[in-house]
Amino acid sequence: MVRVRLQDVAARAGVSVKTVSNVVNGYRHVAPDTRARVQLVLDEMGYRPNLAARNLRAGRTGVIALALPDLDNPYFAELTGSVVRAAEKHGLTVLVDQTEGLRDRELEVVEGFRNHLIDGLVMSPMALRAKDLTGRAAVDIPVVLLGEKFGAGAVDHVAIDNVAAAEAATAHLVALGRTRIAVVGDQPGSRRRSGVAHLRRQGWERALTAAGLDVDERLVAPVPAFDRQHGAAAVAALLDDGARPDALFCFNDTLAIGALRLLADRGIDVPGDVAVIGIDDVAEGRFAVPTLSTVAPDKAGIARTAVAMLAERLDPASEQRPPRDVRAGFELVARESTLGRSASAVSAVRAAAAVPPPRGTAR
Amino acid sequence: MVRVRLQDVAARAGVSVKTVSNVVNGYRHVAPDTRARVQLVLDEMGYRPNLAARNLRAGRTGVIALALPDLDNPYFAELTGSVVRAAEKHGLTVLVDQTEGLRDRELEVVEGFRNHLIDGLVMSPMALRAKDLTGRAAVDIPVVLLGEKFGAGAVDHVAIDNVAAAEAATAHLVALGRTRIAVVGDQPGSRRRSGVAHLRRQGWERALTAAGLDVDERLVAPVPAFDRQHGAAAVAALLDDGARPDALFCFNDTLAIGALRLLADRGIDVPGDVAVIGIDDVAEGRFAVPTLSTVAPDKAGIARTAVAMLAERLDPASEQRPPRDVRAGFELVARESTLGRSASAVSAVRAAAAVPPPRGTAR
DNA sequence: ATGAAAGCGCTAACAG
DNA sequence: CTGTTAGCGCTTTCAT
Repeated sequence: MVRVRLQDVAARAGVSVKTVSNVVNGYRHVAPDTRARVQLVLDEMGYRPNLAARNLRAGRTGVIALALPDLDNPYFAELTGSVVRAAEKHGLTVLVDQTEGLRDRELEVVEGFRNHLIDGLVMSPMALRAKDLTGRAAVDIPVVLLGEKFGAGAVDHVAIDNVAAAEAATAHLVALGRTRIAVVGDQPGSRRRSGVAHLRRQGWERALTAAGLDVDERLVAPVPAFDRQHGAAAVAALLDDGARPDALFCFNDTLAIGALRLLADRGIDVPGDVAVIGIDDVAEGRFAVPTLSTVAPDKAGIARTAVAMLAERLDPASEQRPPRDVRAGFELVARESTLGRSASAVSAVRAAAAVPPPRGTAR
Repeated sequence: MVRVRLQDVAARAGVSVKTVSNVVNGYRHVAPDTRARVQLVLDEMGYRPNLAARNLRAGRTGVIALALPDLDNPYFAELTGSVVRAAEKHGLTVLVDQTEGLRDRELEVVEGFRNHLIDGLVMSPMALRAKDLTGRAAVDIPVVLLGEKFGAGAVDHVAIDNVAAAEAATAHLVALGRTRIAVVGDQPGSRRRSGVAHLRRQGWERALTAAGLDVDERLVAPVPAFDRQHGAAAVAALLDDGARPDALFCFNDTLAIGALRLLADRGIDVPGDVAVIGIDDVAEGRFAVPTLSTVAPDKAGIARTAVAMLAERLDPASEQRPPRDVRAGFELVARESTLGRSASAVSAVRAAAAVPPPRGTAR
């Protein structure tokens, strides 16, 4: 409970503050015996550096923020776990901000209300616009964007190729002979070209077109949010409207889980009557009944890359390069919800190459 | 961007640093016109306080740490979301530490390696021992323990009554006429009396005894960890050993999800052949097929209480009371995995009252 | 190899 | 009502 300062240790050890500091920080030029003596006192007194002071001095805190909509979404929860692990390897700690996908809260984060408390920001934006990142109040720390992208190359960005991922998912359904492939998760309200929903829809259309299938608007189920509840509701609405899909491409796994649940309620066989596929490869899908086919983004890779890019920008020694746009890898994982019980073995059908993370990692 | 200090603003506004500080902090005694003028300059220059400096000065940071095993576990992910939300209301930010349930990492956290960077700690321990909290290197900031408890009343503690919750789950199965009720999640290796697994097993035994049923060791499935994978594996082992349970009480929902998956693989009907119940009420269970019966702890309440207790100890104005032991509420939620399709409506069968935060040590 | 002193940006005395 | 000053605990010149 007692606070022990460098000064206190110095007094007791009969040396100067500087020497103690040197020992604490493992500086070279300290006489072995001095070092030993100081270390002893250090241990005896249970010295702990005051990070606030150290930060003030150093101008950096060793803390980065991770801003995302919601930890209740398993994809973000899993991603957070990966980011925390990756950050740790760079000697960084992660502070979590939940924005609920609200523009105001995302703005708050970007405008740096955590000023000088964090060195950098990893953010998964939902409602932000390009101009928000360039306003005068905008953030003065390095930022890495996850998922959505906007403002052509203003800041670093890591994501899978959403169009390609959606195309792969749809093509998988096509390959299984499905012809009335509905999408669950459209968000017509968001006009932004870069919005995840928009991109995934684009991939769907592309795959249909490539297969010579029509893009039928009646097979498009919009949702207000990417969660289980709205996945179920959207599919219910789709069916109630008389659509007769033989497959559902859900824009993420959580929507797909909701879809599976609703189909079970209605006694519709998966994949017999309707095949289902999602995107994200959350652990939940691997244990769902039936197990969920999905497009698996390289979450750990995304996290590692994002943190490494941030760490590089935090390193004053590294020259500042222009913002990068890194494409993470993904692979199609076909499970029971498209292949049926017979092929319950996980089968990796396709992989996309990832742009490797930037050079250099920390200690 | 440019760093703007109080000093810079003061110079430009033609006032002293103190006055600017007063304006920033909304002090009363500032002449309206002075305030207006300073505010203008503040906005013009885009001043942002340096929190590191403020923290050094104030001796507190407004950041608390949440240490838990793993965000991949949906229970902890959901809990984290609640803690972040609760903390926000107290003006606190949350920094996440993943301990992986490892004693070394838990120790590190408790020994305050984040010294002076966090004001308090909320921790869900797995491997810590009582003495770890009292060692000389131990933490010098307020701590609130979640879930497991040890070291009789050394620090604040919030949890449901694990024995009662397990008893309620088991009693529910008994009430449905099940007689060969297995448990999934025993951890015989952990001898600690307070371990969650130990307590839940105790509740199971108590309910069996109350119902006049035997405690059959062959119906006890141990697991190395509380996740889906080990839930499935444990049930597989149980069945392969020739046990013939007609119900499974899983020590948490994640184990139960794994169990459901394995039962589906083996073509065993739930709840026809085997009823299944868990504890935690994770969102995943509400959409599982079949939906998972569970004991729902008041997660939001736990988070709010934990943060409130921490906030109180952080407030220098509040007198220090002895460590409290708060019991959070829970309720049994019966769904399809015990009631079958017919009763798919969620039915709250029982609720336990939460001991409110006030003073007075619970037992 | 070690010490003395300055100062990171802020707020809390204490003056005026 | 506003200005001056003294640190919070640490690292870092600059001396020695």
